[in-house]
Amino acid sequence: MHLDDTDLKLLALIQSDDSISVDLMAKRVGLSKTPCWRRLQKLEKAGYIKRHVALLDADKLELGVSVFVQIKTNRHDASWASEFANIIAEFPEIVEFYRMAGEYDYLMRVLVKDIPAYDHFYKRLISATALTDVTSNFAMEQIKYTTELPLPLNK
Amino acid sequence: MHLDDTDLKLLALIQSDDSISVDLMAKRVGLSKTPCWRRLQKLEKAGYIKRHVALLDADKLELGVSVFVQIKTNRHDASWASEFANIIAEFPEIVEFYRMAGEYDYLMRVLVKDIPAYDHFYKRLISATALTDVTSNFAMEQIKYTTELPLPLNK
DNA sequence: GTTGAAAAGGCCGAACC
DNA sequence: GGTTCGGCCTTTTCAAC
Repeated sequence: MHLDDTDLKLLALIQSDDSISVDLMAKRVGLSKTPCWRRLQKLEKAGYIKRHVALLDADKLELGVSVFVQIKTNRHDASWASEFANIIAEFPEIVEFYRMAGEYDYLMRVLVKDIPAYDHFYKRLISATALTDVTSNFAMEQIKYTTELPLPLNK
Repeated sequence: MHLDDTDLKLLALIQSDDSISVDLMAKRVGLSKTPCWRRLQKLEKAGYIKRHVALLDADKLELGVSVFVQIKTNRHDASWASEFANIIAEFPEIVEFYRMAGEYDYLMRVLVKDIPAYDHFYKRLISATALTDVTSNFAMEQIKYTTELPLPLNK
């Protein structure tokens, strides 16, 4: 499926603000209501739009501490990897999880209230998985965070 | 402001799926329509809900490669830090940016299409900032990614 | 907290150019 | 791609309990 410039504009718009009406979106991208709505349906069905969510204020909810955890392992078989992925899915504190190239095998971002909360998480994690090499790096400040993908627009 | 259990349930609900009607949300959290709507307004105004967005499919849009960039600097004054933050805000490829404790001063996640695209980004970044020590770590696979905060619910 | 209802506006699709 | 026109659903507010 091919996306034209208007499709990309629409995607850029809704990934930035999904609370406006179809009518307003239409005006912003230079369409009228019906064709705009048809494009949104098409993009939704084609899977370009994964979900509609509300983003909450982590600081207000006392979840302002991000910890980046680097992990090395000596297990590299597929069955262990999928079992590991299942365990990670069960921890809501793990908000991101990547298989890495380079020195460390995995990298995760863990969201917690404070250092004691991280310690509590850490103990539960290592007892659930038996990992060899785990290095924790604390973020002091989140300076930027966005869910907006860098779409090829402003060229 | 104090949040009760119903507030937390509502927040958990809308950060997972913001496309359902107020009526349905009300049923899910055990309220009727009107008080549910009032709570949502209250949470919005109090700033617990930051924004409503659509999450797009990064793979489909050819932005499937995450690169974690660790940065060291010898500048530690406030004016340089704020100038640096402004530059980072201008790069849409930088989707996350943290000031870190430990060996490296900053960590960023950069979203690009492929390695050449990262190289292009990298050149623009260092020409815009003049950084001393920059280490790039490539993610081979994104195993988990969620915008949902780990709210204290399922206790 | 509840129900019920009414006004306003958005959604959705058909039918047309 | 554009318009217009409905019926329907949701949102939002209000009264009454």
